[in-house]
Amino acid sequence: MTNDERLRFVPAQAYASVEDMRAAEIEDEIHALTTAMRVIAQAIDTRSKAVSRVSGLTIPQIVVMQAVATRGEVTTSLLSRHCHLSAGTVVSILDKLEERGFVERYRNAADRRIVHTRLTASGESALADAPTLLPPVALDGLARLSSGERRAIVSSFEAVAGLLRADGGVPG
Amino acid sequence: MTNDERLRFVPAQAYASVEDMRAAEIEDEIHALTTAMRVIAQAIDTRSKAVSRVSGLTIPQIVVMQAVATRGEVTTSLLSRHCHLSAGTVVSILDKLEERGFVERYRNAADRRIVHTRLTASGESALADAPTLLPPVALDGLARLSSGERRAIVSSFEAVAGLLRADGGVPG
DNA sequence: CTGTAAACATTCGTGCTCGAACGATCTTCG
DNA sequence: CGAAGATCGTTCGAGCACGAATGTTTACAG
Repeated sequence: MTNDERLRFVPAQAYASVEDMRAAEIEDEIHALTTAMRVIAQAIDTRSKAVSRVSGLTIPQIVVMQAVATRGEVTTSLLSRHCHLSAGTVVSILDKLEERGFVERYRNAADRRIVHTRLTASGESALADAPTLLPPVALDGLARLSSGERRAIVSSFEAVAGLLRADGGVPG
Repeated sequence: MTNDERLRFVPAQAYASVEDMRAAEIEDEIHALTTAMRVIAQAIDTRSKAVSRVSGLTIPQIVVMQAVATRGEVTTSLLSRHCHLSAGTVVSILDKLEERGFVERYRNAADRRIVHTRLTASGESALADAPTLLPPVALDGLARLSSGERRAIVSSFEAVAGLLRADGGVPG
């Protein structure tokens, strides 16, 4: 369903130069990369809905709770950096979690701008019962790969993340 | 800001068996992978806002318009499969594009359930003026890599996409 | 024919996500 | 002390995204 536009089959002589050929190849790879990104993003959304149906928690909610659990009493801005979400997004997720009694928020006595968040007992048990972020099928598949393949995947994702993180939001 | 939890430094003797050590290593890799996914997802959202500020089109809107452009007169369901978006999402994007006069929709005469979409003239020019989906910094960085590194990245993303696509939505 | 099933697009409800704008609080400097 | 500026969290508006439910249309069975 998606690989029909890769069947262009253009002979090398059609390119004016080796540079053009290389540019076209890179363009194809960029297209394949962005397509794969879309598939992954869609799969994560689907997984989030499935997780929510059985556990009552969405993936972003679990991510935030995990960060709260490992860091103890965190500020909102630290949570924002650690989860790679904007401050506004974190607040809206914390609102829902607090409403259900999974976390508590309270202001710092010394600096009353700062808000700390900690897990409640019911939050801890809900987090302990939460399913994995990636679907089991994918975890199995990853575990079945060779160590080298897994490392290549991880470093590829980190490389792309590094390239994208290095963007100031200036378009072209 | 993100690599502080990788400094655990547990000696090999702490593991009960080689299997445990391997499992812990895989777990670390899974964590690194999901973190990178979050960074990428966040960067894509940021890029979408930046693109929208200068072009008036968001990334999903551009993706849909590109699919319409390359496929000619597409049905909604074909668009949904080609862009890896649910049908409902495609409809909401098409609503906005039609409202601005970038696309036209009309029902098939033979089968009146089917709705076709085609680009208008202003849609074509808007699409031609649209910036790249990935930020220029990232495109430069990718182009600067060796051919082998780029291929490794593309195949890594496609491998993960394949693993995630193979999920029926059943949680664990 | 007629009623049932399937396919297609749409609407609806909920949640995530961002940036911009805002108010509250603290710090710094005159 | 008091004003200017920085920092922190929150609120707001717009858009994306999913699945479920809905309505319309076609296909098929009897």
